Amino acid sequence: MSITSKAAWRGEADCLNCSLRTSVLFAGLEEKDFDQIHRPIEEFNLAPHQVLYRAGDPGDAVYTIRSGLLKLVQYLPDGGQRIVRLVHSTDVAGLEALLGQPYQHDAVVLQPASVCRLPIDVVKRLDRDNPGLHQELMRRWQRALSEADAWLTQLSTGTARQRVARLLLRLVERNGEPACELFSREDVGAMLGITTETASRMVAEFKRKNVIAEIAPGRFRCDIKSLRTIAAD
Amino acid sequence: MSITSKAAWRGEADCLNCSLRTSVLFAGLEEKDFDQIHRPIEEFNLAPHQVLYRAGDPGDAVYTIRSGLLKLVQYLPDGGQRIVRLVHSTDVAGLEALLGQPYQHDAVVLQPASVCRLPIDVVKRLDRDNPGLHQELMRRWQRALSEADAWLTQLSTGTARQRVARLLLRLVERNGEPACELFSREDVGAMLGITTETASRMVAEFKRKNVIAEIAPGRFRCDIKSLRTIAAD
DNA sequence: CGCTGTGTTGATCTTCTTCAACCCGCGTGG
DNA sequence: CCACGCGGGTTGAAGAAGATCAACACAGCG
Repeated sequence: MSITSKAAWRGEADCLNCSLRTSVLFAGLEEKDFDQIHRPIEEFNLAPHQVLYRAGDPGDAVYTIRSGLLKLVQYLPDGGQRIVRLVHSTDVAGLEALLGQPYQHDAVVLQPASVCRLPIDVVKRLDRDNPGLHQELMRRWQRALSEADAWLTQLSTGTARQRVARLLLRLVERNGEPACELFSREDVGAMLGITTETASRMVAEFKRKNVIAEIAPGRFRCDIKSLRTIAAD
Repeated sequence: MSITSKAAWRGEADCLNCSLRTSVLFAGLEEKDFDQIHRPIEEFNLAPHQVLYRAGDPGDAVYTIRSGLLKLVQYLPDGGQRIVRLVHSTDVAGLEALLGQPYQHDAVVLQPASVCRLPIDVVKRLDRDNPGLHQELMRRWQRALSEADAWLTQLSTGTARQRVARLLLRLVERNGEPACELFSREDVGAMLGITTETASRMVAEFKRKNVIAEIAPGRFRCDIKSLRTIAAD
């Protein structure tokens, strides 16, 4: 399995006393329900570039992201790659496993992450007679779908300049502060459907025009108003 | 409600004896389960350009598509529009309603369609104690997600020529025969993230090079091998 | 008959890709 | 310790691809 390579195993998770209990997939569960979890839920730490699972791997578990950031990558007929979604805290990756499908993407870590591994038979059993979990599952599925739609309308439409601006806005708007981590230019390109060179040019241009400022390596402070203007044309 | 405008009401559906019973959302239901459907399931016929629902409308029902084709449209900050998905036979549109969300897209008919309207409280009630329906729901959600991902990797990546070729392949490959209906150039553009002019140019080019042939107005016979070559570059 | 909407085509201009060079920070091996 | 190579980012110049604006063909229809 991919994650065994260099993953730091943190031990069996204590779901009942999980610090994310209210926002995580198991939010709807009652205390008694946790008795039904016979198999241990494992928790991992993952470093950037590590692979959680690969497209085509048999789907034997879903993963809730406790912290950090992963990319879901799909490959094109011509060998190129395209990032179709980002998953971050409280998201669930690998839902397709619940339907017996192999994973549809490579899941690769972008920012140091902590994840819980939920074997599909555990989730399925709980799901069978647990409307709360059920509801949460649908919520995650729908969230993924909304993300995918937004990706298409916001990040795959318009000029390269607009796309980079919208990407930055998306990254910033879920932080409290007007700053965000930006990833490699190659990844930016793969997200927006542009070349790494154009991605680089746009970021450099924004820096020159003081729309963004690199306050630490890979970390940018953003002028949201300017970005909004650029994003809307 | 949008659909009342010109929709042809076909009457209350007889789900138990539905001709699509094995492939439709209610596939998993037992005979006894149908007793729980107190509210009538309505069936509609819709003509091209009719609107099933609009983005922002309160989501009070999901719709199973019996036949025909609809587009799901989302609007951009700058007013432009982007088609994010197609829904066709056995697909379900408006799943977000089950989570109490307003509809996220305009759902507009492309090819004459017949749909069933399933009020969300009916679906929710059946879903509560019915693993079969449950499973089917997840399946639809996942199908929508796969579609969205494919849309991104196949139809929003590469040159305009490749995108048009891939679109044609997608349309053809779910038919038995190597022919398909193509929609207006404007819609093609909105699907692929290109202008109507480029869409027109590509289609015209394919016709000139005998990659496709218009065997009836709007209907094309396709040389799949050639399309595959073009799609892969 | 003229009008309108859709498709097509042409000419021009902008944008993006492509290929290339170069910089810089970093680690490695001589 | 230093030379070297390597990867990531940046920049330049050239060309290709697509957008834009404009014109026109054509069918359907009042």
